[in-house]
Amino acid sequence: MRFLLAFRVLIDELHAELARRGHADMRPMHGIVLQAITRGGSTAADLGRLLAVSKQAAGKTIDGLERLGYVHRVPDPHDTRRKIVRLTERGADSLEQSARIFDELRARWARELGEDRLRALEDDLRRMTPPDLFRLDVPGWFGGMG
Amino acid sequence: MRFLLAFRVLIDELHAELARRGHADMRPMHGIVLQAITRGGSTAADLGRLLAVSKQAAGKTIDGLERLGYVHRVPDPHDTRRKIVRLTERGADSLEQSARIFDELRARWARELGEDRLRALEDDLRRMTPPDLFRLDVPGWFGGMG
DNA sequence: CTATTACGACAACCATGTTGTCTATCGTAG
DNA sequence: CTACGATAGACAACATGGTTGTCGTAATAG
Repeated sequence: MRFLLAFRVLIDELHAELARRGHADMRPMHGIVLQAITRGGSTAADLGRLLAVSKQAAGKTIDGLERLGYVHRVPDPHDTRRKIVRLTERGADSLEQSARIFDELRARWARELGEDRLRALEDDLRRMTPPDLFRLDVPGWFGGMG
Repeated sequence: MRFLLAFRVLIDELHAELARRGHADMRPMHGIVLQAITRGGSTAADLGRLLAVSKQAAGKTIDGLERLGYVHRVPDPHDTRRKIVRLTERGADSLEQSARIFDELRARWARELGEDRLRALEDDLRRMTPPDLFRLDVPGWFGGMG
């Protein structure tokens, strides 16, 4: 299964470059979570639903991201139970850098394979995969329990 | 990145079918480990080297596989320190079934995309990824520590 | 024979996921 | 307005999988 390897190679290159640009403590997971937060995962419970994990797991992940300074929690004025998760400046910067690096990596693939082949590859993958993109349970899915 | 999603879709379909054929307790990791064992991962230390994890981690994984009845350990007559890991009949069967299901899944992709496109996709991926295929540290790599 | 290397086991620890329980708060049905 | 069900988040206990470190024992190199 080359797909995992391809993913891994890309993500490794992304994070190597990200480290050079000041985000050495980012992990592959973090990027996914940060993106999910910008797409509506405003609280731990929301994030859990979005990423198909329990709210507890989402909460722990947010803890980690908060420790690293990529997000912070602010109380929701309309609902004292909720704590809204927001990207810090550092968190937003990491997403910007990631997007930029992704573009560069794609350009490299285009140079290597040709724009036509790459576009065909992307089309084929889109065709064979479901549209719902976010899933965080990779560690548990890959290894975990039944 | 669609690659992870494509991998995930395929692996999920593989394991759904595998479950129907009597291997419901297999996890994605297990298949990789079993394959690695047939490719020379005869002991915990070997396996660790092959999969780029510590021998302790490999040992724990073998423990799990042994509990599930996919492998068993036999003492090495030439080296009393070593314990050779062997696939049980059940373990070998799971690999056979997996190979068969993979062929079926590839055939489905070929019907969907056309044999030419699929072959092009495979060529392109091979071109863009390193040849070394085995890597077990996915959970730790994806989420784990820095 | 001795010194180094290597194997496997054990322990402590971190990261991630799970379920279950608890309190506080929201929202709505009555 | 009150009471009850649903929800947010915190905490605890546990399983998996990864790490490093230590240790006893066995193979091997000098």
